[in-house]
Amino acid sequence: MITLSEENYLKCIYRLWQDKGQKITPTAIAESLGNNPASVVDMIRKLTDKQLINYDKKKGVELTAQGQKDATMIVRRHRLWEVFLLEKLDYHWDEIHDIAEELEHIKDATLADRLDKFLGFPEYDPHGDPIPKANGKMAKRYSTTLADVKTGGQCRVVAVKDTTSQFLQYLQKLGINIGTKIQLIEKISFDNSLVISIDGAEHKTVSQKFGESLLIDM
Amino acid sequence: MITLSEENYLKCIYRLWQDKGQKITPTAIAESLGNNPASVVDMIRKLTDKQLINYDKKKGVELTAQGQKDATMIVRRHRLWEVFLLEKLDYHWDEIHDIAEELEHIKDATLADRLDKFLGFPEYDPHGDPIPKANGKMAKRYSTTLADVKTGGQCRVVAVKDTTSQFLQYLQKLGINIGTKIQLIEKISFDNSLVISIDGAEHKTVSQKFGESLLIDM
DNA sequence: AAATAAAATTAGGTGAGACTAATTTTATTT
DNA sequence: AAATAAAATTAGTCTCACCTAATTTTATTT
Ligand SMILES: [Mn+2]
Ligand SMILES: [Mn+2]
Ligand SMILES: [Mn+2]
Ligand SMILES: [Mn+2]
Repeated sequence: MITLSEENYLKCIYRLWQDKGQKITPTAIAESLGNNPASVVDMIRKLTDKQLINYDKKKGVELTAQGQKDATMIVRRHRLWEVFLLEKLDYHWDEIHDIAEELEHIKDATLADRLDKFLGFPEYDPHGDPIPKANGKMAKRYSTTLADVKTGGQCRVVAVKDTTSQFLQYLQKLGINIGTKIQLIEKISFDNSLVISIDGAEHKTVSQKFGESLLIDM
Repeated sequence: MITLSEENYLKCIYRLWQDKGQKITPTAIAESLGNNPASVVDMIRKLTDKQLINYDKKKGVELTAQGQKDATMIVRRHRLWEVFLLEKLDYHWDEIHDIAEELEHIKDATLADRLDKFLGFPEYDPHGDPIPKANGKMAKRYSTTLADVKTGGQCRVVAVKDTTSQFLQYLQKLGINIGTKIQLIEKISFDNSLVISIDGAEHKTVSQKFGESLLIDM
């Protein structure tokens, strides 16, 4: 049996692996989960014993085939519940992440599949992240961010990389949603701030961090 | 903050209090939860410190006003999720209890109310138990069992007192559901077995325990 | 009332999952 | 290469929620 904490660690490792192709270190995991590195070392031992990860000082932490499978199914449950909360219970997109963080741990052989069917087999969650199918396959995951767009370039928001309510509420205030069209007017070389036009409206300036948190399609 | 275990204890005490009007002892709680009496004594101390119960060797365990309120809200969540699982995800009534046992612990200020609305404000759960409203009020709770019916008496099943899949599957096999009409043909005085006719069909014999697990309306 | 049985409680212990503080290893500067 | 900084690890502690075994209290028989 896999515990709730183990699941959260697995999911965290999975996310770090998808995000950056970099080496996954104990410190990175600790930061991401808000835990102490010493606790992470304990858990690395546990997950290694359970053959869900491999750890090598050179290569860092890597998911085993089983670990990847498990992580994918946790992500599947998380994203399906997010769709449920938004579409059926009328939550806003900045409220659903934390609740899904708990719902994802409910284990029942057929629950995810039934929920999937009930929701009409959605491809993406409300933040634009692809929902893994029962077989682990999933739709395309975008990786280009607004910060990668060249000056003058036009793009369309396809997903958010940051799901904190601070970021999502800021997006709401700016009128940005999945599907919104953005044009990059200018990149300020001093601090990489971005001057953008949202849906053709007047120019607004956002930070580099902001740009790196929005996934787009050109 | 109230933990998952504390919630399970509270709900257990609430159920024992509703079921039998008897004194609630550590042993009774231990049996009901499948825990050791020593563990129950630990938890009694914790819940007493949190002012959710009172314990007196004479009177046994009693819920405080706050404890009652909390327990009622856990029950509300449990029963609402059961309705969701049955009606929206097409589970059978013998599969939903254990999943709801986990879902009930997910805490979010508005989740239960949204779910309630989404489900159309159901009065009863799939086992015939009344669902507490947001204000704690709930529809009538039946207390007469099939074992209380007099020979020749006619009644209608309104709820099940036992939600184990063993019992529910047995009911399924007998063709008994909420709403089914049952006539008590004879009570065997030797062991209180009951000879019944289900929806006017041929006579069948069931045990006393069975009779005490079915709540009916005359 | 004394003996016996049952229930409640205490004492001490375990494993999970976190922590802090100290130490060791590895990487980066100077 | 030595010094310094950062990262990883170890050692020891804590809380939660359970356990077993022993003891004390309460109830039931004889
Ligand atoms: Mn989680
Ligand atoms: Mn999401
Ligand atoms: Mn529960
Ligand atoms: Mn029920």
